[in-house]
Amino acid sequence: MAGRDALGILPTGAGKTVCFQLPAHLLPGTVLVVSPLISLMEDQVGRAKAVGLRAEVLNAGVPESRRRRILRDAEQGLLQLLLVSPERLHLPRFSAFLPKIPISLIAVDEAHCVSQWGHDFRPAYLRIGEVRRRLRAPVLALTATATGRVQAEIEDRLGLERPVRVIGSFDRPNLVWEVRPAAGHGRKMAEIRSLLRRRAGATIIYAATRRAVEAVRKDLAGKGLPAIAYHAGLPDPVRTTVQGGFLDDPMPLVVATNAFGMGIDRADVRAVIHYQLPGSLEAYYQEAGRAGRDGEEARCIALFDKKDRGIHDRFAEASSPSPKKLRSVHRYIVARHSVGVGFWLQPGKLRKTLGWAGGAREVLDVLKALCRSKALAIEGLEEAGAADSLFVVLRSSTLDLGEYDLHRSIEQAQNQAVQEYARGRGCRRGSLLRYFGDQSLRGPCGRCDRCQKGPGAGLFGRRANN
DNA sequence: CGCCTTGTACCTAGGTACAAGGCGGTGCCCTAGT
Repeated sequence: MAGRDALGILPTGAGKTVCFQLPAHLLPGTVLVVSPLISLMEDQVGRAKAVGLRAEVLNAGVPESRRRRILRDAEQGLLQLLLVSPERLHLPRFSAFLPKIPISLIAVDEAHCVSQWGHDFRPAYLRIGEVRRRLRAPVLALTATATGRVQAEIEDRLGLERPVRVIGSFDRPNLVWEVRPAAGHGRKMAEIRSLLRRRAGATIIYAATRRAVEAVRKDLAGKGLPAIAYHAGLPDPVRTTVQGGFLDDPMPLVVATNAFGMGIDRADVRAVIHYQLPGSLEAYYQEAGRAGRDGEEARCIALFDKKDRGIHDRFAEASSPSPKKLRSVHRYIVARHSVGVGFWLQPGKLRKTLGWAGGAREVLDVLKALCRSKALAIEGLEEAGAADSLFVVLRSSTLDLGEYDLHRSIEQAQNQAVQEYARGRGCRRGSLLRYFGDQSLRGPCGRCDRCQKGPGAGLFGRRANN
């Protein structure tokens, strides 16, 4: 409200929404909210309208005629709240229109996406800072989950200047943490079935791949435990139905990939079970943290198999291949082509020339990384297959991998931190809180499987054997 | 890294056994063609 940049790290239910609704109500002009998902935007618009705000959302699903009307209203200062994706900020038409809107505040919701998705999956997140510099409006970054490093990265990437920092506690005292060693599908399913036998309410089971989601669902169905599968490979109408059912059903059981996440707003989830752990403790804390938002006791149980790490190592390798590979491909191209002159290249052939084992997709991964590092420009690379010819332009004969290297090592460290959490001998809660920079818990929490006492013990019968 | 599928050798014809290779998560965008 005073025009300063701000960073808010606030747990669910602490009032993140009011942090941009209130300025939208009180400040002249429009609060621009950057949000990662269309479903979130629509939810937010509904809630804003319900409290009497003039709010609109702009995305590809909004018909052209309506889009024009929204922009006209925005230009005349008639909108208090406007919600858009980070991608929209950089579309030429919208970007050119932005300065005409009297923007009083830019709010970046789910700001951890800057760090989590910006580097590869959704690069538009890394470019929000450019918009901020053009518009000269204060920025408010909001999220529930960010380590000290992620907080610093959010501030840096968004270009926050001397921000007001409001860092809430990460502790969720009503959550009971547990890790059960379980190697292989059979043992994991036995654990899950035993947990579900005393199911107390809405339950989410997370798995790392779509195939695993399907395998878990099928196994449960065969044992008379009907569960609903959810992942991004399902048709949109099905996904909508599953989300709706999860909110309406008195005791839903959903098996999902990480696609089932932000925007899933059911307060009385009683248990979140991880069939496989995710690739970072940030992701784990977000997913498990969907339990017990009502403040009542809820359980977060991870089934641990050291072999599960492989998939996340692979994901990390795909999004950040080794600098050695990047240099090797870059050197090959620099030796044969000039900067600015386009040429055709087949990833499959290059793989053979370089003598790399495995598939040509490694070459594709490397080319994508080189494009992100601004060493190459390639049209249509996202959709390309290994056999396609790509039209490549060399943009730089030198390769600066400073930041790239840093991001790569961070991904590896995150993967490692998950292992350490699962194998750790100390209090689970303490280890999670310390990871997020919260030193407030001293001594055992008394409620996780390592502390083995207190109200959490024996809630569902069996205890883990360490 | 670890899985699942596909391909090949086996040696006597349809299984088994093992090697090679492919593939795995997350969403916004908008255009062309129905």
